[in-house]
Amino acid sequence: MDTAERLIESTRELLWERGYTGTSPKAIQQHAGAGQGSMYHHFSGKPELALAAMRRSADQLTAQAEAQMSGGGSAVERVSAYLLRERDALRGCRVGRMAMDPDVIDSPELRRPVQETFAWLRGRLAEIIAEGLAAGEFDAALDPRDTAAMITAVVQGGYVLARAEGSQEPFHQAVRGAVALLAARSTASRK
Amino acid sequence: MDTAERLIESTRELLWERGYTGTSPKAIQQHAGAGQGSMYHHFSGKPELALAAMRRSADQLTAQAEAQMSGGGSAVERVSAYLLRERDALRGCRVGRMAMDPDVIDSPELRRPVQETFAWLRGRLAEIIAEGLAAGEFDAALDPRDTAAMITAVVQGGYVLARAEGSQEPFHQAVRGAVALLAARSTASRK
DNA sequence: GTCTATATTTTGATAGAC
DNA sequence: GTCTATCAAAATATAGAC
Repeated sequence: MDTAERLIESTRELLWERGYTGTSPKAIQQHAGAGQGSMYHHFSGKPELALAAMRRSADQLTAQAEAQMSGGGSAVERVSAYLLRERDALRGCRVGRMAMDPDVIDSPELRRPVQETFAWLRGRLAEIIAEGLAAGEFDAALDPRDTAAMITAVVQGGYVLARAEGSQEPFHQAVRGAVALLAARSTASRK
Repeated sequence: MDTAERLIESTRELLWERGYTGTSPKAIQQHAGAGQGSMYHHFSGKPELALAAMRRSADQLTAQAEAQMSGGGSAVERVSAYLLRERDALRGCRVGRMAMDPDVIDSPELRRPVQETFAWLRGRLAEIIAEGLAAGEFDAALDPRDTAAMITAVVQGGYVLARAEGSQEPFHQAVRGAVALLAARSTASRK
């Protein structure tokens, strides 16, 4: 792994753990085993490096979610596969974490990958739910976009609860709660 | 409003906007119109001041939520009253925001008000849902604690979506999605 | 209680040698 | 490409006068 690569990966880890404001160039350099000069040779500064790191994390999240949601099965099964996938709830979401950082949100450039990630995620989930609806899998009153936003929010909010409690349990409860409500609304559950 | 009071209120605002790491003693002093000596006379330092601010925000959140959830009506109505209350989704939650800050989460003292707030919130919602269940308002398979965690998570996650998008809309979608799923499971919806 | 002075460390970078 | 100065500003206090 070359230096630029190590800098990006180190930034990804530190942004995840400490956020944008809490991550200093010095900390990145030490984590990457690179000197000052080296970092400023490859990147113009902290914002550019953070942007590269965030873009990569956004791509990773998107690819992973797509893989989980495109496994076969009914709409409920595919949404549940996304919701129930194993996660380290105490670490939270690499991308979602950035949304709470004002330095990120106030910069159009830095916010873009975050915005795009969640816009895509909500859209993709809405698609799947719409497919389930078209297949008669859900009762027709279910709104695909509202439901998709709810699912995305449960995961992000679950991380907040887990970190507040210092335990993964509230995350799992939240996700189970969502899956149960969704499953109850699917045709399969009506005998 | 005396100096100590202004310092606490200023800290509450800055913690909300910038988080713990992003809030400096100097910024607090300027916002409060107080000098260094004054701040360090009333508080031992940033952690103690932040603790006072966070405790107050936690109490405020709890009191507000209790007021919303104890208005009359069915369980679904009371939960919906909490979910649908007006909020500035782009600003997020004063308490939940702290959960993403490692300096807060890694300190048992600073984490406590955050932990207690969400433990109470989940517990209170679970109670209401259990009451609705006992009244035959929901179908019996609904788990009160899972559902309560889901509701709490939707609100916190809704803030993430709103900030990512730069718009309140995803927050409202998420909340509507949750309310719709809950209402659909209530006895009232079955004709 | 409040103010000013001082101090240490960190932040986020630039300059220039190798 | 990488390294070692160097730097101005901010973060987080402490000391002591008033």
